[in-house]
Amino acid sequence: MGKGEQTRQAILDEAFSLASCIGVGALSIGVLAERTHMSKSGLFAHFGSKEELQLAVLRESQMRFGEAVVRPALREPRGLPRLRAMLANWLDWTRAVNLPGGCVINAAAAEFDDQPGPLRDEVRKALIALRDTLGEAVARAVAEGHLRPDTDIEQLVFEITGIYQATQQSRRMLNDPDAGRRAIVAFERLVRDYAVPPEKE
Amino acid sequence: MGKGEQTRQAILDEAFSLASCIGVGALSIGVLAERTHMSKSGLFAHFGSKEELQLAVLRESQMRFGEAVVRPALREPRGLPRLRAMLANWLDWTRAVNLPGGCVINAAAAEFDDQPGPLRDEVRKALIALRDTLGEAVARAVAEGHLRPDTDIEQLVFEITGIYQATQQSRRMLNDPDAGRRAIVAFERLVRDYAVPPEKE
DNA sequence: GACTTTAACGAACGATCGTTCTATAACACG
DNA sequence: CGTGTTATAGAACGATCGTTCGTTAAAGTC
Repeated sequence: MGKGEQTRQAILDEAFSLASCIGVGALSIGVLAERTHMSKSGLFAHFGSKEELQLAVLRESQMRFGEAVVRPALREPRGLPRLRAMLANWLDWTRAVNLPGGCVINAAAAEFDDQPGPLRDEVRKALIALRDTLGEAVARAVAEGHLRPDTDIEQLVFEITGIYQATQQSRRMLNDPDAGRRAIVAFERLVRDYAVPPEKE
Repeated sequence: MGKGEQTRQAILDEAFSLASCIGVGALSIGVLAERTHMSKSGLFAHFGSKEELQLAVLRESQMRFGEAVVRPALREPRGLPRLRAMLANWLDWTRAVNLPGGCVINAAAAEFDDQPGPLRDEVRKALIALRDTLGEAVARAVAEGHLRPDTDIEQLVFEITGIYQATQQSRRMLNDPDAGRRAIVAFERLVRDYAVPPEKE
Protein backbone atom coordinates (compact mmCIF):
# COMPACT_ATOMS: atom_id res chain seq x y z
CA MET A 1 0.00 0.00 0.00
CA GLY A 2 1.49 3.30 -1.11
CA LYS A 3 1.85 6.29 1.13
CA GLY A 4 -1.21 7.92 -0.38
CA GLU A 5 -3.54 5.06 0.34
CA GLN A 6 -2.12 4.78 3.81
CA THR A 7 -2.85 8.32 4.92
CA ARG A 8 -6.14 8.31 3.10
CA GLN A 9 -7.12 5.36 5.21
CA ALA A 10 -5.92 7.07 8.37
CA ILE A 11 -8.04 10.09 7.51
CA LEU A 12 -11.02 7.86 6.87
CA ASP A 13 -10.55 6.13 10.21
CA GLU A 14 -10.69 9.43 12.01
CA ALA A 15 -13.50 10.79 9.85
CA PHE A 16 -15.46 7.63 10.49
CA SER A 17 -15.43 7.86 14.24
CA LEU A 18 -15.90 11.62 14.16
CA ALA A 19 -18.91 11.29 11.87
CA SER A 20 -20.28 8.71 14.23
CA CYS A 21 -20.45 11.39 16.93
CA ILE A 22 -21.45 14.52 15.05
CA GLY A 23 -23.00 13.13 11.87
CA VAL A 24 -21.70 12.90 8.32
CA GLY A 25 -23.23 16.25 7.47
CA ALA A 26 -21.39 18.06 10.22
CA LEU A 27 -17.97 16.80 9.19
CA SER A 28 -15.57 19.67 8.65
CA ILE A 29 -12.27 19.57 6.84
CA GLY A 30 -10.63 21.96 9.26
CA VAL A 31 -11.49 19.91 12.32
CA LEU A 32 -10.53 16.71 10.59
CA ALA A 33 -7.17 18.16 9.56
CA GLU A 34 -6.50 19.16 13.14
CA ARG A 35 -7.34 15.69 14.41
CA THR A 36 -5.09 13.96 11.92
CA HIS A 37 -2.26 16.49 12.37
CA MET A 38 -2.40 17.54 8.77
CA SER A 39 -2.93 20.74 6.86
CA LYS A 40 -6.38 21.41 5.47
CA SER A 41 -5.07 21.46 1.92
CA GLY A 42 -3.05 18.30 2.37
CA LEU A 43 -6.07 16.46 3.63
CA PHE A 44 -8.33 17.99 1.05
CA ALA A 45 -6.13 16.73 -1.79
CA HIS A 46 -7.00 13.16 -0.94
CA PHE A 47 -10.67 13.62 -1.73
CA GLY A 48 -11.09 16.63 -3.99
CA SER A 49 -14.24 17.84 -2.30
CA LYS A 50 -16.00 17.63 1.00
CA GLU A 51 -18.84 15.67 -0.50
CA GLU A 52 -16.43 13.07 -1.83
CA LEU A 53 -15.01 12.72 1.66
CA GLN A 54 -18.47 12.23 3.08
CA LEU A 55 -19.25 9.62 0.45
CA ALA A 56 -16.01 7.84 1.30
CA VAL A 57 -17.07 7.74 4.95
CA LEU A 58 -20.42 6.24 4.01
CA ARG A 59 -18.73 3.61 1.84
CA GLU A 60 -16.26 2.84 4.60
CA SER A 61 -19.19 2.36 6.92
CA GLN A 62 -20.81 -0.11 4.57
CA MET A 63 -17.60 -2.08 4.31
CA ARG A 64 -17.10 -2.32 8.03
CA PHE A 65 -20.71 -3.29 8.47
CA GLY A 66 -20.25 -6.19 6.07
CA GLU A 67 -17.18 -7.39 7.90
CA ALA A 68 -18.48 -6.96 11.43
CA VAL A 69 -22.10 -8.00 11.00
CA VAL A 70 -22.75 -10.03 7.88
CA ARG A 71 -19.57 -12.03 7.39
CA PRO A 72 -19.29 -13.51 10.89
CA ALA A 73 -22.95 -14.52 10.70
CA LEU A 74 -22.28 -16.59 7.60
CA ARG A 75 -20.43 -19.07 9.77
CA GLU A 76 -23.69 -19.96 11.48
CA PRO A 77 -25.94 -22.60 9.94
CA ARG A 78 -28.28 -21.07 7.41
CA GLY A 79 -31.79 -20.21 8.40
CA LEU A 80 -32.89 -18.97 11.78
CA PRO A 81 -29.54 -19.39 13.57
CA ARG A 82 -27.83 -17.26 10.97
CA LEU A 83 -30.53 -14.62 11.09
CA ARG A 84 -30.31 -14.58 14.85
CA ALA A 85 -26.54 -14.17 14.74
CA MET A 86 -26.86 -11.38 12.25
CA LEU A 87 -29.18 -9.45 14.51
CA ALA A 88 -26.92 -10.03 17.50
CA ASN A 89 -23.90 -8.75 15.58
CA TRP A 90 -25.90 -5.85 14.27
CA LEU A 91 -27.09 -4.74 17.67
CA ASP A 92 -23.52 -4.64 18.94
CA TRP A 93 -21.51 -3.65 15.92
CA THR A 94 -21.14 -0.06 17.03
CA ARG A 95 -19.07 -1.38 19.88
CA ALA A 96 -17.05 -3.81 17.80
CA VAL A 97 -15.83 -1.26 15.28
CA ASN A 98 -14.72 2.21 16.23
CA LEU A 99 -18.15 3.80 16.40
CA PRO A 100 -18.36 5.80 19.61
CA GLY A 101 -21.45 7.65 18.43
CA GLY A 102 -23.63 5.03 16.83
CA CYS A 103 -24.18 3.83 13.30
CA VAL A 104 -23.15 6.48 10.80
CA ILE A 105 -25.55 5.37 8.11
CA ASN A 106 -28.56 5.15 10.36
CA ALA A 107 -27.93 8.68 11.56
CA ALA A 108 -27.35 9.83 8.00
CA ALA A 109 -30.65 8.27 6.98
CA ALA A 110 -32.47 10.60 9.35
CA GLU A 111 -30.30 13.52 8.33
CA PHE A 112 -30.57 13.32 4.56
CA ASP A 113 -34.01 11.89 4.06
CA ASP A 114 -35.13 15.20 2.61
CA GLN A 115 -31.97 16.42 0.96
CA PRO A 116 -31.61 14.98 -2.54
CA GLY A 117 -28.10 14.38 -3.81
CA PRO A 118 -25.28 11.87 -3.89
CA LEU A 119 -25.18 11.51 -0.12
CA ARG A 120 -28.82 10.58 0.14
CA ASP A 121 -28.39 8.19 -2.76
CA GLU A 122 -25.49 6.47 -1.06
CA VAL A 123 -27.39 6.09 2.20
CA ARG A 124 -30.33 4.71 0.30
CA LYS A 125 -28.10 2.21 -1.43
CA ALA A 126 -26.74 1.05 1.91
CA LEU A 127 -30.18 0.66 3.45
CA ILE A 128 -31.45 -1.31 0.47
CA ALA A 129 -28.39 -3.56 0.56
CA LEU A 130 -28.98 -4.21 4.23
CA ARG A 131 -32.62 -5.02 3.68
CA ASP A 132 -31.66 -7.37 0.86
CA THR A 133 -29.21 -9.17 3.10
CA LEU A 134 -31.76 -9.54 5.85
CA GLY A 135 -34.37 -10.61 3.32
CA GLU A 136 -32.08 -13.31 2.02
CA ALA A 137 -31.49 -14.64 5.50
CA VAL A 138 -35.22 -14.71 6.18
CA ALA A 139 -35.88 -16.46 2.88
CA ARG A 140 -33.34 -19.09 3.86
CA ALA A 141 -35.11 -19.56 7.17
CA VAL A 142 -38.31 -20.17 5.25
CA ALA A 143 -36.59 -22.61 2.93
CA GLU A 144 -35.15 -24.48 5.89
CA GLY A 145 -38.60 -24.81 7.38
CA HIS A 146 -37.84 -22.61 10.34
CA LEU A 147 -40.51 -20.16 9.30
CA ARG A 148 -43.89 -20.67 7.70
CA PRO A 149 -43.90 -20.94 3.90
CA ASP A 150 -46.31 -18.02 3.61
CA THR A 151 -44.09 -15.72 5.65
CA ASP A 152 -44.17 -12.14 4.42
CA ILE A 153 -40.44 -11.64 4.10
CA GLU A 154 -40.54 -7.89 3.58
CA GLN A 155 -42.78 -7.52 6.60
CA LEU A 156 -40.36 -9.46 8.75
CA VAL A 157 -37.42 -7.40 7.55
CA PHE A 158 -39.41 -4.25 8.18
CA GLU A 159 -40.03 -5.24 11.78
CA ILE A 160 -36.44 -6.28 12.40
CA THR A 161 -35.17 -2.90 11.29
CA GLY A 162 -37.64 -1.38 13.70
CA ILE A 163 -36.27 -3.47 16.52
CA TYR A 164 -32.77 -2.28 15.71
CA GLN A 165 -33.71 1.36 15.69
CA ALA A 166 -35.69 1.13 18.89
CA THR A 167 -32.71 -0.53 20.53
CA GLN A 168 -30.28 2.14 19.45
CA GLN A 169 -32.51 4.97 20.58
CA SER A 170 -33.19 3.33 23.92
CA ARG A 171 -29.53 2.72 24.52
CA ARG A 172 -28.08 5.94 23.25
CA MET A 173 -30.67 8.49 24.28
CA LEU A 174 -32.44 6.89 27.19
CA ASN A 175 -29.55 4.93 28.67
CA ASP A 176 -31.83 1.94 28.97
CA PRO A 177 -29.70 -0.99 30.12
CA ASP A 178 -32.43 -3.44 29.11
CA ALA A 179 -32.53 -2.40 25.48
CA GLY A 180 -30.53 -5.38 24.27
CA ARG A 181 -32.73 -7.79 26.14
CA ARG A 182 -35.88 -6.13 24.85
CA ALA A 183 -34.59 -6.43 21.32
CA ILE A 184 -34.10 -10.16 21.72
CA VAL A 185 -37.51 -10.57 23.32
CA ALA A 186 -39.10 -8.72 20.43
CA PHE A 187 -37.22 -10.74 17.87
CA GLU A 188 -37.97 -14.12 19.40
CA ARG A 189 -41.64 -13.29 19.70
CA LEU A 190 -41.54 -12.25 16.07
CA VAL A 191 -40.04 -15.48 14.77
CA ARG A 192 -42.25 -17.57 17.03
CA ASP A 193 -45.28 -15.93 15.46
CA TYR A 194 -44.05 -16.78 12.02
CA ALA A 195 -42.89 -20.23 12.99
CA VAL A 196 -46.09 -21.81 14.29
CA PRO A 197 -48.52 -23.17 11.74
CA PRO A 198 -51.57 -20.97 11.12
CA GLU A 199 -54.36 -21.60 13.59
CA LYS A 200 -57.70 -22.89 12.41
CA GLU A 201 -60.44 -20.44 13.23
CA MET B 1 -50.48 38.91 21.31
CA GLY B 2 -47.93 41.69 20.96
CA LYS B 3 -45.86 42.31 17.89
CA GLY B 4 -42.91 40.56 19.47
CA GLU B 5 -44.68 37.31 20.15
CA GLN B 6 -46.20 37.43 16.71
CA THR B 7 -42.95 37.58 14.76
CA ARG B 8 -41.29 35.21 17.15
CA GLN B 9 -43.96 32.69 16.29
CA ALA B 10 -43.56 33.36 12.58
CA ILE B 11 -39.84 32.73 12.90
CA LEU B 12 -40.49 29.52 14.79
CA ASP B 13 -42.92 28.35 12.13
CA GLU B 14 -40.28 28.75 9.47
CA ALA B 15 -37.50 27.35 11.65
CA PHE B 16 -39.68 24.38 12.42
CA SER B 17 -40.25 23.31 8.85
CA LEU B 18 -36.69 24.16 7.87
CA ALA B 19 -35.31 22.08 10.72
CA SER B 20 -37.54 19.28 9.61
CA CYS B 21 -35.65 19.19 6.31
CA ILE B 22 -32.07 19.88 7.29
CA GLY B 23 -32.03 19.02 10.99
CA VAL B 24 -32.02 21.18 14.10
CA GLY B 25 -28.25 21.19 14.19
CA ALA B 26 -27.93 22.59 10.70
CA LEU B 27 -30.24 25.53 11.36
CA SER B 28 -28.51 28.79 10.47
CA ILE B 29 -29.54 32.26 11.50
CA GLY B 30 -28.55 33.76 8.18
CA VAL B 31 -30.67 31.38 6.13
CA LEU B 32 -33.56 31.72 8.53
CA ALA B 33 -33.37 35.51 8.35
CA GLU B 34 -33.50 35.34 4.59
CA ARG B 35 -36.53 33.07 4.62
CA THR B 36 -38.45 35.26 7.03
CA HIS B 37 -37.41 38.47 5.26
CA MET B 38 -35.68 39.83 8.32
CA SER B 39 -32.20 40.97 9.21
CA LYS B 40 -29.95 38.53 10.99
CA SER B 41 -29.68 40.79 14.03
CA GLY B 42 -33.41 41.43 14.16
CA LEU B 43 -34.14 37.76 14.16
CA PHE B 44 -31.33 37.03 16.57
CA ALA B 45 -32.74 39.44 19.16
CA HIS B 46 -35.77 37.22 19.65
CA PHE B 47 -33.73 34.34 20.98
CA GLY B 48 -30.42 35.64 22.26
CA SER B 49 -28.43 32.73 20.94
CA LYS B 50 -28.58 30.07 18.30
CA GLU B 51 -28.89 27.35 20.87
CA GLU B 52 -31.91 29.04 22.41
CA LEU B 53 -33.50 29.14 18.98
CA GLN B 54 -32.86 25.44 18.53
CA LEU B 55 -34.34 24.70 21.92
CA ALA B 56 -37.39 26.74 21.01
CA VAL B 57 -37.81 24.65 17.88
CA LEU B 58 -37.64 21.44 19.88
CA ARG B 59 -40.23 22.75 22.35
CA GLU B 60 -42.45 23.87 19.51
CA SER B 61 -42.20 20.39 18.09
CA GLN B 62 -43.28 18.83 21.38
CA MET B 63 -46.27 21.15 21.55
CA ARG B 64 -47.45 20.37 18.06
CA PHE B 65 -46.96 16.68 18.70
CA GLY B 66 -49.24 16.88 21.68
CA GLU B 67 -51.92 18.66 19.74
CA ALA B 68 -51.74 16.57 16.61
CA VAL B 69 -51.15 13.12 18.06
CA VAL B 70 -52.05 12.82 21.72
CA ARG B 71 -55.00 15.15 22.13
CA PRO B 72 -57.15 13.84 19.27
CA ALA B 73 -56.57 10.29 20.49
CA LEU B 74 -58.04 11.16 23.86
CA ARG B 75 -61.45 11.33 22.22
CA GLU B 76 -61.29 7.59 21.58
CA PRO B 77 -62.43 5.16 24.28
CA ARG B 78 -59.61 4.34 26.64
CA GLY B 79 -57.62 1.19 26.15
CA LEU B 80 -56.77 -0.40 22.86
CA PRO B 81 -58.86 1.91 20.65
CA ARG B 82 -57.10 4.93 22.07
CA LEU B 83 -53.69 3.35 21.69
CA ARG B 84 -54.52 2.42 18.13
CA ALA B 85 -55.65 5.96 17.36
CA MET B 86 -52.51 7.36 18.89
CA LEU B 87 -50.31 5.24 16.66
CA ALA B 88 -52.35 6.17 13.60
CA ASN B 89 -52.03 9.87 14.39
CA TRP B 90 -48.37 9.43 15.12
CA LEU B 91 -47.60 7.72 11.85
CA ASP B 92 -49.19 10.55 9.93
CA TRP B 93 -48.48 13.58 12.03
CA THR B 94 -45.65 14.78 9.84
CA ARG B 95 -48.25 15.31 7.14
CA ALA B 96 -50.80 16.95 9.41
CA VAL B 97 -48.48 19.64 10.74
CA ASN B 98 -45.99 21.49 8.59
CA LEU B 99 -43.24 18.91 8.64
CA PRO B 100 -42.01 18.40 5.10
CA GLY B 101 -38.89 16.60 6.26
CA GLY B 102 -40.05 14.27 8.98
CA CYS B 103 -40.18 14.48 12.75
CA VAL B 104 -37.72 17.03 14.06
CA ILE B 105 -37.20 15.34 17.37
CA ASN B 106 -36.65 11.89 15.98
CA ALA B 107 -33.99 13.25 13.65
CA ALA B 108 -32.47 15.22 16.49
CA ALA B 109 -32.33 12.07 18.59
CA ALA B 110 -30.02 10.48 16.07
CA GLU B 111 -28.06 13.70 15.68
CA PHE B 112 -27.37 14.53 19.30
CA ASP B 113 -27.15 11.14 20.93
CA ASP B 114 -23.46 11.67 21.50
CA GLN B 115 -23.29 15.40 22.03
CA PRO B 116 -24.03 16.32 25.61
CA GLY B 117 -25.69 19.64 26.27
CA PRO B 118 -29.05 21.36 26.54
CA LEU B 119 -30.18 20.18 23.10
CA ARG B 120 -29.61 16.55 23.88
CA ASP B 121 -31.33 17.04 27.22
CA GLU B 122 -34.37 18.54 25.56
CA VAL B 123 -34.62 15.72 23.04
CA ARG B 124 -34.29 13.21 25.82
CA LYS B 125 -37.07 14.91 27.72
CA ALA B 126 -39.33 14.72 24.70
CA LEU B 127 -38.62 11.06 24.10
CA ILE B 128 -39.28 10.19 27.72
CA ALA B 129 -42.52 12.15 27.71
CA LEU B 130 -43.62 10.29 24.61
CA ARG B 131 -42.78 6.93 26.11
CA ASP B 132 -44.69 7.88 29.24
CA THR B 133 -47.72 8.79 27.22
CA LEU B 134 -47.59 5.55 25.29
CA GLY B 135 -47.01 3.63 28.50
CA GLU B 136 -50.06 5.18 30.06
CA ALA B 137 -52.20 4.20 27.11
CA VAL B 138 -50.90 0.64 27.27
CA ALA B 139 -51.53 0.47 30.99
CA ARG B 140 -55.11 1.57 30.37
CA ALA B 141 -55.48 -1.19 27.80
CA VAL B 142 -54.34 -3.66 30.43
CA ALA B 143 -56.73 -2.20 32.99
CA GLU B 144 -59.60 -2.45 30.52
CA GLY B 145 -58.82 -6.10 29.93
CA HIS B 146 -57.74 -5.59 26.35
CA LEU B 147 -54.28 -6.87 27.12
CA ARG B 148 -53.05 -9.55 29.46
CA PRO B 149 -52.50 -8.50 33.08
CA ASP B 150 -48.87 -9.59 32.96
CA THR B 151 -48.15 -7.47 29.90
CA ASP B 152 -44.66 -5.98 29.96
CA ILE B 153 -45.63 -2.38 29.32
CA GLU B 154 -42.14 -1.07 28.68
CA GLN B 155 -41.54 -3.87 26.22
CA LEU B 156 -44.68 -3.01 24.32
CA VAL B 157 -43.77 0.67 24.21
CA PHE B 158 -40.29 -0.27 23.05
CA GLU B 159 -41.64 -2.23 20.14
CA ILE B 160 -44.15 0.43 19.16
CA THR B 161 -41.41 3.03 18.90
CA GLY B 162 -39.55 0.58 16.69
CA ILE B 163 -42.55 0.27 14.41
CA TYR B 164 -42.72 4.03 14.11
CA GLN B 165 -39.08 4.39 13.21
CA ALA B 166 -39.14 1.58 10.70
CA THR B 167 -42.15 3.20 9.08
CA GLN B 168 -40.52 6.58 8.79
CA GLN B 169 -37.33 5.19 7.32
CA SER B 170 -39.21 3.02 4.86
CA ARG B 171 -41.34 5.91 3.74
CA ARG B 172 -38.79 8.67 3.65
CA MET B 173 -35.68 6.89 2.44
CA LEU B 174 -36.99 3.88 0.56
CA ASN B 175 -40.21 5.37 -0.79
CA ASP B 176 -42.03 2.25 0.32
CA PRO B 177 -45.74 2.85 -0.31
CA ASP B 178 -46.63 -0.10 1.93
CA ALA B 179 -44.91 1.25 5.03
CA GLY B 180 -48.13 2.43 6.65
CA ARG B 181 -49.78 -0.91 6.07
CA ARG B 182 -46.78 -2.78 7.42
CA ALA B 183 -46.84 -0.66 10.53
CA ILE B 184 -50.45 -1.58 11.20
CA VAL B 185 -49.79 -5.25 10.52
CA ALA B 186 -46.90 -5.18 12.98
CA PHE B 187 -48.94 -3.39 15.60
CA GLU B 188 -51.96 -5.65 15.34
CA ARG B 189 -49.82 -8.76 15.58
CA LEU B 190 -48.18 -7.22 18.60
CA VAL B 191 -51.39 -6.54 20.49
CA ARG B 192 -52.84 -9.90 19.47
CA ASP B 193 -49.84 -11.59 21.05
CA TYR B 194 -50.40 -9.72 24.26
CA ALA B 195 -54.15 -10.16 24.17
CA VAL B 196 -54.46 -13.93 24.18
CA PRO B 197 -54.13 -15.75 27.49
CA PRO B 198 -50.77 -17.44 28.05
CA GLU B 199 -50.63 -20.95 26.63
CA LYS B 200 -50.17 -23.89 28.92
CA GLU B 201 -47.00 -25.79 28.16
C1' DG C 1 22.17 7.80 -6.70
C1' DA C 2 19.58 10.73 -10.28
C1' DC C 3 14.96 11.54 -11.94
C1' DT C 4 10.08 11.58 -11.86
C1' DT C 5 6.03 11.31 -9.62
C1' DT C 6 3.25 12.32 -5.82
C1' DA C 7 2.14 13.74 -1.24
C1' DA C 8 1.94 17.53 1.95
C1' DC C 9 2.23 22.34 3.26
C1' DG C 10 1.25 27.39 3.87
C1' DA C 11 -0.99 31.29 2.35
C1' DA C 12 -4.82 33.26 0.62
C1' DC C 13 -9.65 33.53 -1.44
C1' DG C 14 -14.61 34.77 -0.89
C1' DA C 15 -18.49 33.15 1.70
C1' DT C 16 -20.85 32.31 5.69
C1' DC C 17 -21.03 31.51 10.54
C1' DG C 18 -22.84 33.43 15.36
C1' DT C 19 -22.67 37.55 17.82
C1' DT C 20 -22.30 42.60 19.32
C1' DC C 21 -23.22 47.37 18.95
C1' DT C 22 -25.51 51.58 17.66
C1' DA C 23 -29.18 53.87 15.43
C1' DT C 24 -33.79 54.18 13.66
C1' DA C 25 -38.35 52.66 13.10
C1' DA C 26 -42.67 50.84 14.83
C1' DC C 27 -45.52 49.93 18.37
C1' DA C 28 -48.14 50.42 23.05
C1' DC C 29 -50.12 53.25 26.34
C1' DG C 30 -51.36 57.52 28.87
C1' DC D 1 -51.18 63.20 20.22
C1' DG D 2 -47.06 62.53 22.52
C1' DT D 3 -43.85 59.63 24.98
C1' DG D 4 -41.59 55.77 26.58
C1' DT D 5 -40.68 51.11 25.12
C1' DT D 6 -39.74 47.59 22.16
C1' DA D 7 -38.80 45.65 17.79
C1' DT D 8 -35.97 45.75 13.63
C1' DA D 9 -32.18 47.16 10.62
C1' DG D 10 -27.40 47.85 9.32
C1' DA D 11 -22.64 47.56 9.76
C1' DA D 12 -18.94 45.30 11.54
C1' DC D 13 -16.39 41.66 14.39
C1' DG D 14 -13.38 37.51 14.52
C1' DA D 15 -13.83 32.68 13.41
C1' DT D 16 -14.46 29.09 10.45
C1' DC D 17 -16.13 27.22 6.22
C1' DG D 18 -14.67 24.73 1.51
C1' DT D 19 -11.53 25.45 -2.05
C1' DT D 20 -7.46 27.00 -5.10
C1' DC D 21 -2.68 27.82 -6.06
C1' DG D 22 2.22 27.56 -6.11
C1' DT D 23 5.99 25.51 -3.76
C1' DT D 24 8.63 22.26 -1.12
C1' DA D 25 9.56 17.64 0.74
C1' DA D 26 9.07 12.92 0.34
C1' DA D 27 8.41 8.51 -1.99
C1' DG D 28 8.76 5.51 -5.82
C1' DT D 29 11.42 4.00 -10.03
C1' DC D 30 15.22 2.87 -13.06
